[in-house]
Amino acid sequence: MLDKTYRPAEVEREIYGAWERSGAFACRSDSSATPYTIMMPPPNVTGSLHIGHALNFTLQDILIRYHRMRGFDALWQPGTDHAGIATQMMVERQLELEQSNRHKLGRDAFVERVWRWKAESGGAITRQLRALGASADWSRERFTMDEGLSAAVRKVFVELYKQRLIYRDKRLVNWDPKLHTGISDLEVENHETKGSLWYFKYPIDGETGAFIIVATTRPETMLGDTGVAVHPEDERYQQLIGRHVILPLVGRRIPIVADTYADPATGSGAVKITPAHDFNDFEVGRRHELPLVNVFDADAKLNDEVPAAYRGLDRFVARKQIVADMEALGLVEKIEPHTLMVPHGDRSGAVLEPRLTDQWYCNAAELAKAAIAAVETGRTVFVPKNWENTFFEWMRNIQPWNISRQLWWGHQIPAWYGPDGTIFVEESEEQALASAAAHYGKPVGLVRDPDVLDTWFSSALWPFSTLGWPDPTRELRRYYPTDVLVTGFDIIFFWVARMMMMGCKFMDDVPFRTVYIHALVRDERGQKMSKTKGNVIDPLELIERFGADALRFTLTALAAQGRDIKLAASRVEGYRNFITKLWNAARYAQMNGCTLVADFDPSGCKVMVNRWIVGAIAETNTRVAQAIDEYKFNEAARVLYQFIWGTFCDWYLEFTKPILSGSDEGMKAETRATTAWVLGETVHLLHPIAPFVTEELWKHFAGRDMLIAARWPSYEAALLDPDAMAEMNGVVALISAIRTARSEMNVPAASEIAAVHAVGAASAARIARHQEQIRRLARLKDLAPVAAAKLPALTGKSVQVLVEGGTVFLDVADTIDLAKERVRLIKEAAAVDAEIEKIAGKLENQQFITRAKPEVVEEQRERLDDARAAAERLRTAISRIGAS
RNA sequence: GGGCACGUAGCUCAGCGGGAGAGCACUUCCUUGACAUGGAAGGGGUCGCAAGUUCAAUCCUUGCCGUGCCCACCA
Repeated sequence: MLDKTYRPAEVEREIYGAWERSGAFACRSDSSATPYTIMMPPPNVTGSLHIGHALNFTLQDILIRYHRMRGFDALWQPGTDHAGIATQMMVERQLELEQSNRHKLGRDAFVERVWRWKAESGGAITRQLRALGASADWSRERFTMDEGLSAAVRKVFVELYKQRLIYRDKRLVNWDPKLHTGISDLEVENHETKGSLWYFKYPIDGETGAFIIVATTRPETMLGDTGVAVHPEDERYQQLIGRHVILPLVGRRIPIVADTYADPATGSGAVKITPAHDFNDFEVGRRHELPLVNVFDADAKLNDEVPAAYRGLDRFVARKQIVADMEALGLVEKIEPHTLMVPHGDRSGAVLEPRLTDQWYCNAAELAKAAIAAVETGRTVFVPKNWENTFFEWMRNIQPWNISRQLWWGHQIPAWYGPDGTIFVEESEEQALASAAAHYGKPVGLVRDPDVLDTWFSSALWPFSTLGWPDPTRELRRYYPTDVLVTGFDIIFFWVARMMMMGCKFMDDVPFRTVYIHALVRDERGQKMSKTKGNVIDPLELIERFGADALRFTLTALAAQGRDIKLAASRVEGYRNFITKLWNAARYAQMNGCTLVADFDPSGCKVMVNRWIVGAIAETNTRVAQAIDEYKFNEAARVLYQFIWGTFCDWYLEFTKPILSGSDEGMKAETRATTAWVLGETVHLLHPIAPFVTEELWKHFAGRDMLIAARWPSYEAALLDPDAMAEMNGVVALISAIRTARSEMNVPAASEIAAVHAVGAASAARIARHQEQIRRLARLKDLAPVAAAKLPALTGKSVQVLVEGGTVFLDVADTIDLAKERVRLIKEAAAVDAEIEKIAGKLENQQFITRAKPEVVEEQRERLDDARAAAERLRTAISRIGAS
């Protein structure tokens, strides 16, 4: 017997273990089934499960479980990402606690230390994924720094280098002074910051008391100024073009140049040019051959290029000092408040500095061409489709991708330098040495490039490197291209676009047919969750409190396309109640001896309610399947919720109670079998979303093969029974109408009252067939047919209920307020009259008759007839009150 | 500045050319043997505003107002 309440914590671990042991998660690469593949976006090895992961992995698990049940050879390829910067930072923090640092350790020992950390603590995230119920093929788990994946990285790097799609370049890069590494444009986060705009006076060379005014938001960079630019057509400055200024504090003589970059309408119209510390200035400097004066060191402290007074100062300290010194010299014209966008590193949060360095770049614009074409031609589609715009927008304006990082943890760049600086890019040191020997005509020593690759470089290869590429494995042939990628919009550029580029380049085909972009999970007020705000909702805590199924169902129910999810614990609680409801329904069925009957044929049901529920589950199946096929996860959840709670529990189980407690053994047997069968089907349909509770229930009912390995039900169309549907809907409407009347007339729910009805033949037959159910659910002592003319007189102790095809007359024990009853009926009549007027108006419109679709016109006619009949009955009822 | 969304019941959101929906919250009633993590009933909305298209607009188009996000840039 099932426990009174479902305790998820107790069963989930056990069930997960059973699934894993059964081998149900594993793909079957030797089977003849059609493959269905999802590449799991590898979470950072340092990560722990956050609510965004929970959504992401729940949706993938739904797709995988659903397709597995549909008979596909489902592969959900899991793994983790080495997350260069994040992981290195984490281990460095540990070293800090030990009063050590990576430099004391040395590179090899440090990398060794990171590997040790990974071995000891790197599995947290995958354990948490298991707690969520993720049915990934753990036997195929990969790590982006596994030997195989690293070999793929080296091969791709070497091939792109040889095709000149990877190259080394010296240009300004976004430099993180805290992490001491360059990063890519994508890793820059601009934050609006309140600052100032300082107007400085630069003295004109050769004149006294003549100045040109430049405005700046970053005074500290003036030490690196090597020019001043004005617009060539700016009349104010015509006579100054070609002349020079003496850079204050430094004393350097720098030219005034004409360049269209200077905007006459901005600031003073003249702009100071610091080519080594500003991306725009760099270009201007290049056009006018201005020298680059780098004034910062790697920490963004002022270096020896600046006057002694400023050397070694932090850039922000220097800013204050410079402003003070300029003011002392009387060279500050004015200071205006100014808000500007300041670039920060997405990992360190440090304010970035543009810095001139040698870095490795990837020609993304070239690689993007095939990826763009693939989306244009629909070989890969985005769901929702509007994300394609975002993809195109970025891909069509893509900049060179800085792929080198000045870190120690990651894939070290396979490039070696000879004594004269010649670069040898090879897949191994041996090959590099051989190439060098051939190049120099003798063996030479080489120095390897110390940099590592951007983490996203290796994850870009994930869809094929995990399948064994570059070896032509069976898995690679079978599972590539994958079916769908499920991810958040925040990594379209970081990851999706790059996988597209690399897949098209090295596999000659897209990495996935569909990209499903899901929402962002926010807190209940719509704020982005963050540790600093303290509004983080921990999925593991929710799993502990409510169970994994409740969390999964909640996220699924809220996962509407194109809208962010606002999550609150109370919502999870609500869906936990839903899980409990299902559990109790099953418990009830079990208590009533409802057991699965081996040769049960649902299409052979004779009892109307059974035919009805069987048809309803068939319809539910179709709707759930369609919703999942269309990635409308919220729709699938809604349909199931409504069926289980609103149809099966609220009505079917109530309808069948008289049968189960009755004496007709045939009906009883059929009903028990049907109840068990419907429950069995229900847990199948719900399993992808709520795998644990359904598996547990299935165990109790079927006691044999696990649900995870079961087939998705398919039914004959004949199971849908429109007659049963119409009949039971009518009964439901009748009961609801009586209940409403009782409630409004304050008839106590406990009191059984007598009723008679005067309705048409069809409705009368229906009432007769479901007499017992109606009496039970509407709490009637009796419900007898009577001729319309012989309806009892209103005594002040009765209520009239208008139903389809007639009137039900309720005999109320206590006196009711006739005036109130009259008001009730008049209110109802007014609503019906309004509807009649609306529909009649429509039908009188000749344009409507001729131009609307015939079935629409017919539908409106029927509605009008119904409304008129209802109005007629209401009028009769009202007049009967008036007469009494 | 460019782009993408979103404004529907108190809240969170579905729906999307012909009858305004759900969950939660709220009010009233109910310890009826599956379930109080429950049952029954109810109140509550000019579907942001304005034009247009249409026989018909919450739904399509345009504009406006408001909100959010992404990208770029502002010396």
